[in-house]
Amino acid sequence: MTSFKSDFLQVMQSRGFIHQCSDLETLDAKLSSGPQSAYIGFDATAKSFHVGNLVQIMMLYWFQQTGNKPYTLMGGGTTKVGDPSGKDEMRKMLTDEAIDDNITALQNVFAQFLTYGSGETDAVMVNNDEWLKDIQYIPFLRDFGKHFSINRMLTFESVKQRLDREQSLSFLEFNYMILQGYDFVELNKRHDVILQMGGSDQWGNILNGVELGRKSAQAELFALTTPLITTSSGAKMGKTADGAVWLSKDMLPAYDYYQFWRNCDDADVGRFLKIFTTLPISEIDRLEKLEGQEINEAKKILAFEATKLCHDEQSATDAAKTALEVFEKGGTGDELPSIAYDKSTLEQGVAFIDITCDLGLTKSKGEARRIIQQGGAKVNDNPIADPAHTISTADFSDDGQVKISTSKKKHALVLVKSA
RNA sequence: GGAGGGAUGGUCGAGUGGUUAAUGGCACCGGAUUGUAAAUCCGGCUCCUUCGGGAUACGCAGGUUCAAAUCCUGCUCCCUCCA
Repeated sequence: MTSFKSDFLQVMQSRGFIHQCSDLETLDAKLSSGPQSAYIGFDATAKSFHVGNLVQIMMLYWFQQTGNKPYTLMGGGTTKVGDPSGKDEMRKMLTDEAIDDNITALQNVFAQFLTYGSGETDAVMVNNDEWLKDIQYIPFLRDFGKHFSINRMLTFESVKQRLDREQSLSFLEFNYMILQGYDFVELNKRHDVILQMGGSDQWGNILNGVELGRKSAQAELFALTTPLITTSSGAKMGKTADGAVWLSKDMLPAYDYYQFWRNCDDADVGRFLKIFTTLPISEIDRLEKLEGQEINEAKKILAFEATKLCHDEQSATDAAKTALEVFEKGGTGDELPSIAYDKSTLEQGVAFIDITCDLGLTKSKGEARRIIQQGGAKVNDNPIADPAHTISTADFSDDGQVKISTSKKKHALVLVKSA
């Protein structure tokens, strides 16, 4: 399994996207015979994707870049059911409106990575609610239910885990895998989609679709999964101090997104460059060889490229500039989070702990006090020790701002509200 | 429907009448060290506070007691076995 004929699989292979595939050879032949369609299903449980979804999105990106047609399937219908994979407890039920809102928001995130439209290789958005909502129970059971073996379903990891842990698995959730399999068949029927991709945790679910396609429609379908991307310390990707690393600007500013990548582990740099940037492999090979202090250069490139992809070049440049100012020169930058107060308010002084809470740097005043006591708090880079410290007009520099910090990495600006 | 087991802080998991804002692990936060890395070490981890304290908290609602996460009653949810 060294080289593929199709561009897509070559890219996937060389960048480390491939974990499992149902039939690489036949798939390769198909892909090199002309444009094909593939899809990845996404949940509609949140308003934005986070970096955990990024591998999948990148896979679609490359699929499109190599001349194929990607489909993004929104699980409007299946979200109502809930995927038991990797969940300890039953998911909260979302209302239809909430799901629709989420889908609208998610489309904007996709649009950063994929080109939508009606052209030959333009991406298409579909929602499985379209065909799931009108399913007739009895005909569905008769046509598709007969192809599923409970014996086999019980051996699935997602189901087994729940049973082993003595956690309830509702019939509703148990049906998730059937519906997901049905999605694949339906997409094949409607749009000639022949490939479903996803994370390795979706392997079982995807295979169900492949099998269902064969049994119910004699269709030849393929499954391709990515490895589960974890940090070298073994943690799942996507969580930081303040929660998930969201891909949408509204949920996470570009500067913070940049910082997330900038702060990755040494050991992850090469892998991440391959998966989360579009730099040529040859360039990545070079960067990967950097060691010690020099690896920081590679991290900056990773952060810049990743930010450029997800947001835009300007945001990436700004974020990089701010990071440079703040971390290497000890100054300030435009992209730091900031908050403005009225002049009159500032003349009376505002408590440091109130400012950090307003900015969201601390969750409570108690936490802010603790940080001060432990020496993490600084005003204009001067440590403060008094929990009751206030910021007033005297602290402002000539350009009308005060830099406050709650740790070596978290900085923000206080400004005067312009009338 | 019957019998038994269970629900503790972000999570896992101790605690079975008072010194328990609740042991410990993980996660997380601040510091030291460093390279905005890892590893390590130190400190912290309910909220408010004029730093004296105050207010909430062990599934939910009542009760017993000077005193309850711990005992009693009812309810909700989960698990196991039986039907």
